[in-house]
Parts: sequence; structure tokens; C-alpha cells
Amino acid sequence: MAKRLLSFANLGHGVNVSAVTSPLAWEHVQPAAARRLLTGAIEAFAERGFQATTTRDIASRADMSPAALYVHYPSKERLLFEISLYGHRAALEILTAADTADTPADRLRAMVAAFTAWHAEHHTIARVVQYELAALSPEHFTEVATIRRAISSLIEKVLADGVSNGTFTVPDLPGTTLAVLSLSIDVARWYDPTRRPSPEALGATYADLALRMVQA
Amino acid sequence: MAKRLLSFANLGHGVNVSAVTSPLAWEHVQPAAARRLLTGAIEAFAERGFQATTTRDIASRADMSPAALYVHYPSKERLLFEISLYGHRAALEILTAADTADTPADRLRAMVAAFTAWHAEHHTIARVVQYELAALSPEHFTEVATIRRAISSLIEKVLADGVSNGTFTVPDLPGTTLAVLSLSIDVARWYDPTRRPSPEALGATYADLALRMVQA
DNA sequence: GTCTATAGAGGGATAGAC
DNA sequence: GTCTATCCCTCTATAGAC
Repeated sequence: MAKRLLSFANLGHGVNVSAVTSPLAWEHVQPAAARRLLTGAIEAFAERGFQATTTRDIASRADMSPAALYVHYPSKERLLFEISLYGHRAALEILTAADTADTPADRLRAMVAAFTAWHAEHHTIARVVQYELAALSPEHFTEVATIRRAISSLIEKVLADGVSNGTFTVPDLPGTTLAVLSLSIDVARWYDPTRRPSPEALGATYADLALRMVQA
Repeated sequence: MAKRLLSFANLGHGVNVSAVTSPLAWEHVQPAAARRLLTGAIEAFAERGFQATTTRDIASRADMSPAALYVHYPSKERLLFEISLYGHRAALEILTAADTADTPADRLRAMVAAFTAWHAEHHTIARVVQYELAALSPEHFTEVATIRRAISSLIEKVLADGVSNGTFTVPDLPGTTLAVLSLSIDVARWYDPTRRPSPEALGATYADLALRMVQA
């Protein structure tokens, strides 16, 4: 396969799922062995998917025997849940922190830019967050679904505020909310840090697109 | 989990992956047993993913024993490949058939509408097409990647034509191509035929969004 | 807390009868 | 072309030594 491929076509084998987020972000996971397992699991789940990832693979990425995993996590699913929960919380925090401007237009711009940049910068964990939901236990899925609703509500609220004060024109509020989220989320599927624009540049571009979507 | 959920949040267990495309579309797969296996595999792969689907599951959906599968297909992966290949060809044909208008704006509108509606109407097979690429063998992936490049090229060509004749303003051609494709593709992830707009309505909406993206 | 060894279950694919 | 039976492997998780 040629090196020079459009990203759209180059999404199977050989996808670059590189190093992972900033290591600092996982300092709260103690001890270090548990953290190595967690970051190894993020990479493995993002590359191969939850079902195709073996506990042996995760353990070997952490330079441990398969059995050592169970000292730190009771199951493979629990590892997925902790990753998914942390990732969803991080995405919600990013969005909340960006919601500070005075006008709906400025708020939407900042929120879409931040949400998009997060999906690009942390595309590894974002892939797990967005595409491995079905592997969670029903109870664990319920828990992250609550966070997903909160994320959706934040965007819907900004759009509604823009409609209220007359700056946005949105015929279908839930549909437009979904479209705005959709564009950012899909970044996790195709983003390749070796070829694509920086997360910040992409965020700025997508923020513009979102504003055009609501005819601001 | 409450019935009334925003689609964004409702993407794990309980996703509605209903009946499948039109049965007519698979008439070329003969004999009928092979067709039952293929359509069963599409539903199973879309619901659970390739790795989580067992050959026993596929066979039982076709009311057959596990062994009977191997009379019609040499492996589980081959079943995935045939689904993926057919799905990619169908998407390319849909896009090609829609590329008939005179102006770039009308062409883009028709193509995005058709491509989006296809991902909604055939969201089951579209999920397999868009999210199970990594489970293909390297050789089979190479083959569908060719079709993916053709799809991408069709969109890029329309955008380039619009830039040439001055009706579109596109600072980043590959980036905008990807964003237009991205919005349509993500439909396969969240589309729920029991709640969402009809494929045609969604296609019309997304065609408008695409035209705004290129400032037509 | 880490290891080696392994239990116990399940899955892809095949053998051989009909 | 479909079945029953099963091989053989891999995988999650546990047992028990250190």
C-alpha cells in the first residue's frame, strides 16, 4: 500500500495509533503497574478493538505476566470501563471548561474547537470512548451513557440559547446537535497525527463549520 | 435505560440493528443458503462486531449447523470480505450515479444527499463497511481501499471543479473532502430508523450542510 | 505483587456419515 | 449440502509458590 493515501482510504491495517495522551494525565492511577496496564490497554483497544485484544497482549505491553493483570483489575471489561469512564469525564470537562464566553456564537466556537481538538489529540482514547461502548456491561454502559447525555445537553443548550437570542437559525435542534457532535466524534476514526493538521488547527476549522451549520 | 434517549448517548447495548437492506439486493448471492448466511453475518457483525461474532451465531441466524457455513464460505473473514466489498461497491455506485448534474453545486448536493441516505437506509451494512476494516486480511483490505480512494476522489473532484469555476471557496481541499465524507459516514454509527428522520430527509439536510461548508 | 502453571470454557474449522 | 461429533487451539481467569 502506497505511503501517500488519503486518510479516508487508509483506515485498516497500519493505522498509526501512537503513544497516548500525556502520561501525566494518568498519574492518579496508582501504582505504576496499574497505570502501565491501563495505558497498554488503551493502545491495544484502540488498535485492535476490545474483543480482539487479549489479556496477554495488555500484560505484555506492560512487561508483565498475564496473571499480574488480575492483581490490579478484576477483569478485562473492568479495564475498558475505567478507560471509558475516564475518557468520557475528560471529554465532558473539556467541553464544560470551554463554555465560558458571553455570546452563543463565541461559546459554540470555543466548545467545538475544544471538543474537536480533544478527539484529535487524544484520538487513541477517543476511539475507545466512541467505538467500544457495546463491549461494556449493561451497568457500566448505563453509567457512561449519563455522561454522554450531559455532553449532548451542553451542545444543545448553546444552540438553544443562540436560537433564543436570534443569532442562530436551527430548524431541528436535536438533529443539529447530533450533526455538530458527529463531525467532531468522527475525527477519532480517521485522525492520523503524522499527516493531519494539528489538533488546534483542526479545532478552529471545525468550529467555523459548526457556526455555518447554525447560520450564525 | 429510559426509552427516550438522545441518540448520541444511546449507542451501546440495545442499538436497533434491524432487518437489513432490501432482500432483493442480495439476489445475486446463490444459493439461498449462502444468502441467508451473508445477511445473518451482516446483522451479527453490525450488532456485535466481527471479532465478537461467532460462526455458530451466523449459522444459527441462517438456521444451519456451524459446519454448513464452510460449504459456502472458506472462513469467517471471507464472509466479512464479501460483505465489505459489496458494500463499498454499492456506496461507490450510489455516488457515481448521483454525479450527473451540470453545476458543481448541484452535483455536490445530489452526491451528499445520496451518500448520506445510503448510510442511513443501509446503516447495518454501512457499519460493517466503515468500522470493521481492520478485521480484513491485508490483501482484502488493499482491495477495498482502492474503492475507498475512488469514493474520496469523486468528492474531491466535485469540490475542485467548484473551486475552478469560482462557485466554491475551499482553502483546504483534502481536508474539506474528508469533512464532507466524515459527516455522512458517521451516520452509520448513530442512525436509528425508529427515531431518526427518513434517509431522504437526512440526505437533504446534510446536502445543505455540505454546500455551506464550501460556501456555495 | 509477581511469577509459572493450569483449569475451564468457547470458538474456528474439519471429518465423515447420510 | 447438511448434519453430528470433535479436534485443536486460544483465551480469561485462578491456584499456589515465592
